[in-house]
Amino acid sequence: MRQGVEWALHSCVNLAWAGGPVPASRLAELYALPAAYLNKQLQSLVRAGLLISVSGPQGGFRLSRSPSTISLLDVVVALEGPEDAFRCTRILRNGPGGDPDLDYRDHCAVSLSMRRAELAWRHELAARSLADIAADVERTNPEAPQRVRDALLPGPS
Amino acid sequence: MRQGVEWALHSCVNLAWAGGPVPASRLAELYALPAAYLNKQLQSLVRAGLLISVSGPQGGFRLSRSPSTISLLDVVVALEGPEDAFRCTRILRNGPGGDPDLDYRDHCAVSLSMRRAELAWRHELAARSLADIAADVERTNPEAPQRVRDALLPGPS
DNA sequence: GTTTTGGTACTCGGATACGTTATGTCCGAGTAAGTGCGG
DNA sequence: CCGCACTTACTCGGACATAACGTATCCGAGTACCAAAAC
Repeated sequence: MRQGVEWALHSCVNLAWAGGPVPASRLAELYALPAAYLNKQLQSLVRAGLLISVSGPQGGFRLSRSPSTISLLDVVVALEGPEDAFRCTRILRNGPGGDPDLDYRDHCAVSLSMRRAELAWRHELAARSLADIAADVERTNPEAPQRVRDALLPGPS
Repeated sequence: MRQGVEWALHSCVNLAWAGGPVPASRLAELYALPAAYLNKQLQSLVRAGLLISVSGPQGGFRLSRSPSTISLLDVVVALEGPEDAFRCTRILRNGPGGDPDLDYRDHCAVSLSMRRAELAWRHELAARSLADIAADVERTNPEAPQRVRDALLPGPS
């Protein structure tokens, strides 16, 4: 899994606390990340419809909808793509008794088992929203949201 | 996920049917795979203790124990490594209020949620053995085992 | 004082290099079987 | 006829190239704000 997923997840939680638009450069300096690269990742989230980008001064990125309606799976899929990690290349077609016209992604026992496992994975991620994460953090560290907001303001830099 | 995982899984199922040792070259030509590269993958399975390799004529690879005691997870871990796909790099340490001495893999809400999802994935894979896969195939395609055995024999080539 | 107009600084967005990992290939070490010779 | 030693062919095992992808960076397009000038 790509490194950018971790950055994007944390940035999305921070955006949920921020409210208004925040430039990528400010999100990046929160964790000492390469700003230009984080920007690239957030662009993918914009293309997926999770974020809204606004140019110019006072611009940046903001969530496109309520944090409770954005799941971890949404973020992961936006960056990693919709296809499964395990890709069935239908090698059984070349084997003995292989049917060239059969889609082995739906018939190969190996492929089906791997898909079932990934489905369980996606189910867990889909059941957890950005708001859930934020709530967890607020429970164990109530001052975190305010600290993040302070750090994201145009501040003294 | 690596391509070799698919090859290794199918090869292991075929080894379960074969019984005796089968050289990598013969397993490879079953699906028109690059023999040397498949050999490389099987070596990882040997290092993980899933296969036993025997050199010389009539040699090859064979399962080290009963197919019912080898799970899909065993094969995947042998090739992909034991670490999670999502790796928490503890970026919160650099953030505001970050504790340099805290292991954020066990405290960061994002990391915990991702781990929970991967745990569900591993649970599914651990619950499915090579014998289960073989049984599924035999149910839908009873002649497959014999066909594989015939193809794996020293044959006419 | 109000409106307009030009400039300026800031932000995203995509195009461009770099390093690492996955992929693929090759040759040498080791081994068991087969063969020929000697007893 | 039986046993032994040599040769041979076959297999794994790791070291070596190649290609693809993830990572990182930079510069241009667009936009809102601000200031200055004109009315």
